[in-house]
This record gives sequence, structure tokens and C-alpha cells, in this order.
Amino acid sequence: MPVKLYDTLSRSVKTLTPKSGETLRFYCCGPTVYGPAHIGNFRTFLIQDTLRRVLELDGTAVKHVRNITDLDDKTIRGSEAAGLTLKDFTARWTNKFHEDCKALNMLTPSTEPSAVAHIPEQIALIEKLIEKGHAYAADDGSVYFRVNSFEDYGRLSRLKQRELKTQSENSAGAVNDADEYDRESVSDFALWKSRKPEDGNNAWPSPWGEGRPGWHLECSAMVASAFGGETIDVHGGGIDLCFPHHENEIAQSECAHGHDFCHHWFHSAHLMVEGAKMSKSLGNLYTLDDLRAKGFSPMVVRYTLIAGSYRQQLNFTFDGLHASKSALSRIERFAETLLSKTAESPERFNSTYVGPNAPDDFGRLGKAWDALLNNLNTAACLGAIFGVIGSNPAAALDASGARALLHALGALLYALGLELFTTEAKSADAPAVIMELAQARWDAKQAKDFTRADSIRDDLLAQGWVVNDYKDRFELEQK
RNA sequence: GGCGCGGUCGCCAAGUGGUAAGGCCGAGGACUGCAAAUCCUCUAUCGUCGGUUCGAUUCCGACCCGCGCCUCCA
Repeated sequence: MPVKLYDTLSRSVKTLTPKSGETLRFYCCGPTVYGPAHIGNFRTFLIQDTLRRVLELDGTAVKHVRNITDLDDKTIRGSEAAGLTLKDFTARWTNKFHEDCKALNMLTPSTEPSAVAHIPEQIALIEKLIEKGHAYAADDGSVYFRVNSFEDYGRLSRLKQRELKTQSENSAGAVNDADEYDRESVSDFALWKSRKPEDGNNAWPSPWGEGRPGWHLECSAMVASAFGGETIDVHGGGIDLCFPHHENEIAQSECAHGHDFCHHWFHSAHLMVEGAKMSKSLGNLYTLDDLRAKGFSPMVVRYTLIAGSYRQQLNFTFDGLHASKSALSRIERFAETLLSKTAESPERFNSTYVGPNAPDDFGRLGKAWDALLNNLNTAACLGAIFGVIGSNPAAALDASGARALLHALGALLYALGLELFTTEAKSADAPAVIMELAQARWDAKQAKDFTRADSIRDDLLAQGWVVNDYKDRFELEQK
């Protein structure tokens, strides 16, 4: 069954198939590398990662391109402030991004083009647009896109040109871009920005003088270079990019190449944090490291960020993180139960059952798989998984039945990018001192010295370790 | 003002024209020296008001409330 996905352009759920017949062309607007990415950024990247996983599991080859925005106001400002070259500065944050991606179990894109590395392509694109009458150079050496020259402008975001013009004053009453008076129209946007003092050494030669590309242009150039100028199948990004970024990408690319830019627009909704808009001034802008420091594993974060509908604003809360933690460990226990039927280890679960190989039949987990195919309904997918867990199927299964269910579960977890058996620190990880205390408590308990046993237990708890007793052994768990 | 999203159990959340998945929390039970962990069981008529329909949470209209975007924020 093919994957169905909501498309912003047509405002409908459409079947997703590679128009070329073979590999699906998937482009995503990547991170601006001027600092650590926050969980809002990752929400978008994670759902894109999930789409790719579902497609591949469904048998569709995907060329997944996600760019690195390393050349814009923020990276330049950041590098100047840090006293580093743009290259060193962005390399540092690109590395950090990659580390976080890995921790979140994200697949590496097929390619990750850099904007700085595509300046010649961007200049060539501008020349083409000028040649076709879609762009013009201003007196100061900047080049602008002539929005009036592209009839379809505003189709994606459904903004009429007339409204755009009146929107040179926004709702707050502030006049936008007061200094850019040399544009023909306030709707026109910069393709090339002439060199300014605050750009430091970050200027490149061009037919219009020194300067740097405008932000929107990089994606048009990188899409063209990654996919040979062909129409791409899916373009992903946060909903905020719909206008103006994607609108401008469409304008630049379609005017330059003369054919459709992209078939399917894949936008994900934003994140709220504890009911408020996420922002630096509110201090509620979390990074993966922030959450780790509070004791939440990357897998718990991933679960939280993908458990809700991607088209729905997600209210990110610590309650939600706790809920995810419990839910995830419940799936883990279910897998353990099945593994006890097949006499296999958790390590073996990850190596054998979790992978991009969908079983022919998902069996009783069929509903969960169908949910993913249906517009990435991750919530329904998880709901269906828990429905199966609740029905306690293990009791009635023999080893081969358990194996089949493990295969289905492993495929679903691969699709969701959730890795089990990696989260909690267990006894094996406890420091020797803690282990000794716990052992002393166990001995006291066996000797029925409950006063001493309980006192040691309180002691351990104070140090952040919970003791769980079983029939003939105990386990430690980090609080 | 324009465009868009949403209001479902305490919290999160799926969903359908025929009387509402799931997770968390909570409660009760089993287990336990007591706990913890685990397991079992339990909790809603879907913002308001109209309309269409044999029947609407699901379709239409109005209204109320929350939120996002409107030139460089995923």
C-alpha cells in the first residue's frame, strides 16, 4: 500500500509516489548552524526522518537531501561575535547538529549540501533570472526578484499579491524594510545582497559587485544541483517556512527552469512549550542537552516529539516527557516478554528485528502499520501498538508466533525511529559504592533485619537510586 | 484586516454519518515483611446554538474561545 501524505499546495491528502518512477526525490530545509538546534527544530527533522523510514519500509527508494544553512545573517553575526571565521564557526555547530541527530536515532540524509559551497550555482541562477526578466539589479549592487513577473506567486500560502503589497505594513503597524527603497515593489525579495560593513569578510565577487546570496536562493540552487534541475517529489520544512521561504523558492526555481518545482509540500506544525510560544526571552527554548541534563534520554525526547500528529501544534511539557518515558518502557517490557518466548536477548532484538524490512503481514499490528501509511498517523500507530500490548497476546503465543510479532514490532519501531533497551541506567551501570550498599541491604533483608534494610534503602534513594526487589534478586534503577 | 490550524475523560491524544483508540496520572485488586517494580480491573457522549439526516462528535451555517503565519523563526 502506498504512503499517503497531506500536501499543503492542494490542501489534501495525496498518494506519494516518485514521479520519476524510481527514486523519490525528497528535499528538506535543514538547520541554520549558528547554535545548538532546539527541540522545535528537531520536531520537524524527526517527522521528516520518520517519513523517509516509512517510505523505505514500504519499498520506496528515497533520495533524502537536507541542506545546511551556513550563510545568512545569523551565522555571519554569530561568527563575528565568536571571533571565528564563518567556516570554523559553522563547522562547529554543524558537528553539534550531527551529534544530536545521531543521539535521536535519525538516519543520515543521502547528501547534506552547504549553502556556502553553492555560491557559483546561486550566482548562475540569478543570471538566468535576470536574463528572463524575473530579476533586476539595484543601484547598490543588490539583486531582487521581481514578484510581479511570476503569476503564481502566493499560490502555496494563498496570499494574493494585492494583499502582500498592503502588507508592507504588518499587523503590528511597523513598516518593513524601510531602508530597501530601491526595490520596484515592497514584495520583491533579495537574491543578492550587496556587501555591508557588518558582513565582515564574508563577501563574494559577482557580476553585480561583492556581496552574498539572499537566503531563499540557496535552497533553489541546492535542489537543482542535487536533483539535476528536475521536479522534486516532496519538499519538507516547518510551517513557518511556507511563506515567504518556500513561496520564494517556487518563484525562483519555476522561473529559472520553466517547470514545476515540487509536487508535494510537507509542512510540520510548530511547538509550544508548557502552553506558551517557545522563545529565548521566555527561557523555554530547550535543546537536547538541556533535556538530557534533566534526565530525559534522547529516545524519550524523540517519542515525545513524534507521538502527536505532525500537522498539529504540539504542546511540549515535562508532564508529556514523563508520560513518554513510561509509555516507552511499557513497549520495552512487551518486547522483553516476547523475547522470553523466543529465548533471545534485547541486543538480538535490535540487531535482528529492528530494520528496514517490513514483514509481508503485520498480523495483529496491521492497524499500526496502516496508520503510518495514512499520513504518518503516529498517534494512531502508537495507540494500535498499545492496543495489542493490552490484549496480552504473548500468553497464547509459541516461539514462532512470538517471532512473527517481534518482526512486526521491530519494523514499526524502525519506522518510528524508536530504539529500545537504551534508556535506563540499570544495576550494571551503578557505581561500586552503590552496588555494595544495595547488596548489604539485600543481605539484611534476607536475614530479616528489616530495620537495617529499610534504612539502607532510604540511603540509596537519597543518592538517586531506587531498589526493586524480585523473588531471588534485586535491581537498581536510577531515579 | 488577510490566510491557516484547533477546541474530544484531570493532562496528552486518535478517530468515524450509526451511539468514542491509546498513553500518562489517579483509584481498586494481586504480589511484597513494608515498599518499589510488575500484572489485572475501572473512569468521557466529543466548545455553544441552529440546520441537513432515520441517525452527527463526525456534514453545513452562525457564534464563542485558543493558537500560528503575514519578508528572512523548523
